[in-house]
Amino acid sequence: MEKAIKDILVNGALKVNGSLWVEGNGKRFFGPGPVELLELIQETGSINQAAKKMKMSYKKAWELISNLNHMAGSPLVITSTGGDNGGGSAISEEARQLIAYHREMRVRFSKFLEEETQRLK
Amino acid sequence: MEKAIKDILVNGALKVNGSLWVEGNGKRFFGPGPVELLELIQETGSINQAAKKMKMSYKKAWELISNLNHMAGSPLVITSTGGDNGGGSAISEEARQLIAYHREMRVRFSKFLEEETQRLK
DNA sequence: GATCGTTATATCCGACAAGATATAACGTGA
DNA sequence: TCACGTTATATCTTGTCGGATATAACGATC
Repeated sequence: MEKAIKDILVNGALKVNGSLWVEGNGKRFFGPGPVELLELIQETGSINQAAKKMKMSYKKAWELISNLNHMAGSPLVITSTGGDNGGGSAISEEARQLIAYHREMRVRFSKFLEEETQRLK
Repeated sequence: MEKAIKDILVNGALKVNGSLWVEGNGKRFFGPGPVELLELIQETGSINQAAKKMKMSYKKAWELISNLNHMAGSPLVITSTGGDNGGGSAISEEARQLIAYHREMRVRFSKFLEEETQRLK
């Protein structure tokens, strides 16, 4: 009898997993990392705090946002320096749409992965 | 009117893309790289030549295979040193099954990505 | 104008990854 | 016994990425 895929691996707990992102012109544009960061910026109102919550360096967060803003037609993160509380950041309507879309997409992806995992058994 | 996602990006050519792999105990076990390598080993009968065709160093290929063989219950690549043509490698029946499975999975995944890309528009 | 916390940016440094190189072991066939 | 092409493995170097650090600019509030 033919072996099931799951019997090929030593230890059980076999699972299909993956990653999903949006590309523009073949370059990765919007993946799980940015989504989380944007969500946290929305929540905290600050790139700094958002980065800290993700345990990401400010530098990396800033570069990421800079890329996003450059690739997108209109900025996804709107920043202001100085002022009331030293400044802060907010996300644009476009960013909210992207987040919402990505979230829905992930739900469908989870289902897909679930189904694929079932097939292994 | 609400902007379509595709209008958020500067340049068109928007696309959903992703990557898929099999995990054992949370550790990545079998992704696109290994699949291609195994296929080339099957084709060429040699780790060396397979690695060259992928423009991968022999070292990396060997480490990859070593991992695979350790994670799997039975070796996926069977090697022999010395002899007729200096030695060579072949892939096991289990490896062939994994490849076949992964290929089918990728077909379904492509379809999924296609559908998701449609939704952007 | 001093203070504050943030954005914005440059520079330096260390760790890790990846490649390059070297070499041993192997077994068949000439 | 030697040559050959491959597997197997260790070691060294190099390049890249990320983190750490430093500092300027900013503008509301006091």
